[in-house]
Amino acid sequence: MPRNARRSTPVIKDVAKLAGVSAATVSRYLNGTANVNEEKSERIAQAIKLLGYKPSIVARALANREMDSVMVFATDSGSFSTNMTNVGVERGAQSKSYLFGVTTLSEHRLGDVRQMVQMALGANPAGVIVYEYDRAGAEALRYIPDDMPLVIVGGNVGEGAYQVINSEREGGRAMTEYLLGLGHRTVYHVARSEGPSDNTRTNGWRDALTEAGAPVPEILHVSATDLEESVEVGRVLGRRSDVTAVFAGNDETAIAVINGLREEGRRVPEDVSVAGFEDRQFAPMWKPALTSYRQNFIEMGERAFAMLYEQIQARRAGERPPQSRLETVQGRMVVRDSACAPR
Amino acid sequence: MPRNARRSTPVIKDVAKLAGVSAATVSRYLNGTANVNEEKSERIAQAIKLLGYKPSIVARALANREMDSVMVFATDSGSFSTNMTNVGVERGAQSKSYLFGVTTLSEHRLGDVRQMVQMALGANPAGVIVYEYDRAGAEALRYIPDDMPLVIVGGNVGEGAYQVINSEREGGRAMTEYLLGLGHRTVYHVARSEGPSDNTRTNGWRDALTEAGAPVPEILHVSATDLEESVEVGRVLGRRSDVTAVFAGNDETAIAVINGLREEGRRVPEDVSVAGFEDRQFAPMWKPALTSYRQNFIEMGERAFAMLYEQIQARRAGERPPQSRLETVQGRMVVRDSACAPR
DNA sequence: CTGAAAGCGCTTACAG
DNA sequence: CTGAAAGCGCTTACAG
Repeated sequence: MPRNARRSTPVIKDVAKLAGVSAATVSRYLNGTANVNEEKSERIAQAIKLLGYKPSIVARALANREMDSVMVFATDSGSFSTNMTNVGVERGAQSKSYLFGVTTLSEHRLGDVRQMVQMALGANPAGVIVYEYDRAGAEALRYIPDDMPLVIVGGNVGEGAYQVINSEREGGRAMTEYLLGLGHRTVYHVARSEGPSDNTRTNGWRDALTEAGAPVPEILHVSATDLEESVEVGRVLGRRSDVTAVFAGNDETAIAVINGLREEGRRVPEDVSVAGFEDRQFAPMWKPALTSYRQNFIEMGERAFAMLYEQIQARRAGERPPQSRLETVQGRMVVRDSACAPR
Repeated sequence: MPRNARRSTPVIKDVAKLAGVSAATVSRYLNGTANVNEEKSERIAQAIKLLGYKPSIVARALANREMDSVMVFATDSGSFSTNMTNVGVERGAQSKSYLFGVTTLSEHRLGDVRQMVQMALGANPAGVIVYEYDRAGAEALRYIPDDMPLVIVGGNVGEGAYQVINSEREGGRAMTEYLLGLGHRTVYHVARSEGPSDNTRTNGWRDALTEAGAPVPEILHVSATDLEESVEVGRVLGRRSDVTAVFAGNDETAIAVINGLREEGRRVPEDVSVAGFEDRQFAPMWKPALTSYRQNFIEMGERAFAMLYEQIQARRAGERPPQSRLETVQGRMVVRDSACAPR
């Protein structure tokens, strides 16, 4: 149990005294807000090293009315997409020595959102990132001051001045076009619940169908947590000889649907093609290896932070905010064996 | 783009003025550090509501030398266990209106650990939780002051005064005993890299074998990111007629091993039983449905926060710290179809 | 029970 | 270029 670190951390005054200058000068040295005499600079540097001084980010935050930190507002904390996006944001934050915090909103307690946002804002983050994958994200936006650097991840195009979205819709479309291109008459869709945004796999699926002039079947809705529902949907689909291709909301759903299909004696992909989404680690291991679509959530997070950081810097420098913009992080088709031309 | 929230958030002085009392009294009212006159209390309550006042947690942190926040130090930010544990900690933090931050350490840059810890500590968290699943966690411990409330998640028993560990080792042992109980002569083990702690699946596996007097085969090591390695190990194992049971380091590895085994013409479970670990969502969907072991990481996180919170409260109340202790969060066997008695 | 004052550790006009 | 002073928004002895 090696717990060394001595208490009574040194403060700026200690450094100043040791270096023989004022605290103000140390502060200027630290922040580069004014040139300080070279010789003094060196003495300060020495003192800092000797004392192991680290500025208190809290005191700095109080003086600046702003903390070197980024707060993300997310929902659905256990999900793959949220976690991976967090990894990206944190990576960015770390590269700039920013603290990283996350506060998880609940879709079920929309009434609490205001309070949670205000609490989080009480920590004076330099900026916030909200994942607008659902209703709670949209609600959070209402309580964020206009002048607070903000970037929205997900959501509808044009929802915010600074936004990074993934290619959900494009992915859904690409997958459906791929299936159609294989020769299927139409593509069935098993959907997990999606947010209120338009940028969804489901919309992409519908786009592709509509454009191709293919019939648009009723959507089959399933729960994200109970895969048995997906298995059941697979059985239902399996009893209908007209279904030859299905696009599942994600990889887990895809394998569950395949299981249901097989229970009804349908072969995959010979009788019916099934595609997933997300390209999870197990996808290539499945038999048949799952055709899927891979998103890059980590990159989304990194881009979101970079975009936020630009705003923060501009703001601190008293410059006008950067050009508002929207970045789209591309995903890509991963073609494997679970889909083929109809026999 | 509904961004309402007005700027110039009210401060304690505003509330005081409106209520006709001093700021000190408002502070006392807020913190319950002294009884305040009932009538004044009501006026203060009114003023707070009217103004929508929220205390600045930064100012409070500076005055108290402590922020209502918890910082977790983790490694391996993308992993299932880390994410789920975070979910639990955050849940606990939220229930106490604590801010939740995480700083991810890198196993590859052990030299940076000190700096990262100090930076995070600069935010004056009320307490920290470190996930000691590896070397970086152990390193972080060195820079945490003795008097800082701390709980360790994972690690070796006795590593910290306050600790919550999971039943990794017990799980490994339970799984191996189960396999042995089925009648297998011994159990092969395919291991992903594990931390320096003793509380590992691999050790549990060895325990069970040793106790049963069964031979202890060489461990097969595989990468966590490249499942192809596991497939290859499956092939190797498949060529050896003496292997009838294998315990894989986790579910992904298990399915990959099964694939390799099948390539060599071995049937699962008829010819060789294979068990996974972690019980991921896809486990029951696999054919055969995977026998696995389920850990409750969320609960670990919740317990860790609760344990930390107790320390924080005691400390603030000037009481002696709570009895040091170790909590173990139990996991459980999930028996399905991928293992059976040898034929 | 309550107010005036000092202090938490920084930053930043204001002078010089 | 640099120091003394005031201020960021709270909390908490110290008096009363």
